[in-house]
Amino acid sequence: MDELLHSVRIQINEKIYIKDPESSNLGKRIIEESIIMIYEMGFESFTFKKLGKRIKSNESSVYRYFENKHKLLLYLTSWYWGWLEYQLVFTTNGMADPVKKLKKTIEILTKSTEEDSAYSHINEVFLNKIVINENSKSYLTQEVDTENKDGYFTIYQRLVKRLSTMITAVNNDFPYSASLASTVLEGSLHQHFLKDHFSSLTDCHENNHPTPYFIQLVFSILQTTPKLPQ
Amino acid sequence: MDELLHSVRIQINEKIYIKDPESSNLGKRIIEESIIMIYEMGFESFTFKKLGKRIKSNESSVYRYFENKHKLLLYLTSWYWGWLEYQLVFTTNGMADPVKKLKKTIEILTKSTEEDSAYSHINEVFLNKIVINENSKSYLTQEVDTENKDGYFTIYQRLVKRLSTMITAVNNDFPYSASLASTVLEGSLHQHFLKDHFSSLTDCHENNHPTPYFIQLVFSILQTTPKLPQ
DNA sequence: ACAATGTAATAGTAATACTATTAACTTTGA
DNA sequence: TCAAAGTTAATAGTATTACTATTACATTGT
Repeated sequence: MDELLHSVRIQINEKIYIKDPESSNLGKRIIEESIIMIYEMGFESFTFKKLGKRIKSNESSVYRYFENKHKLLLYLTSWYWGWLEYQLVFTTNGMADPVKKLKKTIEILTKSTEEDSAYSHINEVFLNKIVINENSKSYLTQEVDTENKDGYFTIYQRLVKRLSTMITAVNNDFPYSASLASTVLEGSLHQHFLKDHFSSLTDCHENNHPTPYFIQLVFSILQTTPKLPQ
Repeated sequence: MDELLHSVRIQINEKIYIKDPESSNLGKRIIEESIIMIYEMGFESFTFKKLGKRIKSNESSVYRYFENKHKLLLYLTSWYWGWLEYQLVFTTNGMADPVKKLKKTIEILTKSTEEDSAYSHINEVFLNKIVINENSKSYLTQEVDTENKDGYFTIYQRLVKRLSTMITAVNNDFPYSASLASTVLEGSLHQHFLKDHFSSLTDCHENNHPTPYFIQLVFSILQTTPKLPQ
């Protein structure tokens, strides 16, 4: 990543945490170790008790930072989407050609994640795997509407809207820019998951990432109105 | 639905249940009421204890049928996909034109669900909502690979393959038939969810279902190779 | 009639999410 | 300088949930 991005701080909705984990050493260790643990054992098996043991503190200390483990998941996924957004905005900022810009955007949003040295306590590769496996659990809940009103999903929504806007910039008459944008973002996570667990349900594999598929998908629908039978 | 479908029994992998819920009155009530309860309170809040109370039996009776609530969810989602598959196969069976057949298939797979009187103890409209909200939780687990080996997801996989085959029948040179098929099935659930909870992230709403969007998406990519910059 | 099988009830255990309270440090300001 | 105030961490819980072991009752087929 570029030097300029080094000092950028990902802003998370303050309602998601009780005490900002970036504000203390223990907080950073909570983030660092929870990413590793959720990556290793999955969100269901992960508990604050286990985390407390691992950071050589205890359960209740973690509760000073996050109300419950669901909020911690919201923090992690928000951070991930915010981090992706920075990369996107930074990389495509000066691009004039809307087609090139959209192509670059899809590349950034669908590729496999690489380590970013700017955030030493966060393993972005593990975090990407967490998002692939757990992201939908962050909003497939009974509380989704109230949490949405509280702005817990704003970063993700902003990212979809950015993509949607770029789609419109390429074809202003296309009526499904929001649906296409959300399909690409969610679909990318899904294809990555299938590649790891249901290889027969995807054409993506180790040396064939989802990126070219989604590029073809998006630009086909933007360049054609298909012929259909009655 | 057509008369012929009335007596068709949806076949579920026998490893998913301990005792076949179709084999007894209590079993059918377990299915019937669990659908209503999960629809009403969500999968997280749903417990066998609450279900036992509701069916005027108790917790342990339910454990005679399902090992745990995750297995019950697998049963319900499997039933749903099996039910969809029957509708698909029955409706498109005699169709000769691959384009018309694919179009009809996408319509069936992406439309909103209507009540099916053939299965009196199953509310298909509620079940469809459950699938929209909970389906991904059935496979986003640590146990996905072993459960997959045990064939817990075969019906869903067969459905994706049917769609994939129909895509290939329209354009034999298209290299992403499996990815496109899985994108449509999962994407349809996602668009239905967004329509209910994140309306700004989709162009689908009450009087504009995902169906025309997905038809345009699929036939565009099958009819065009888009032009891209270098 | 009665054994075999199916169904239900009781009464638990273990693990998890979460909380109340106290103890120990840090900071700050006169 | 040093005690008060504020911050952070540790201890020791409770309530709920998922799940199980055991026993009792009901139904069915020969």
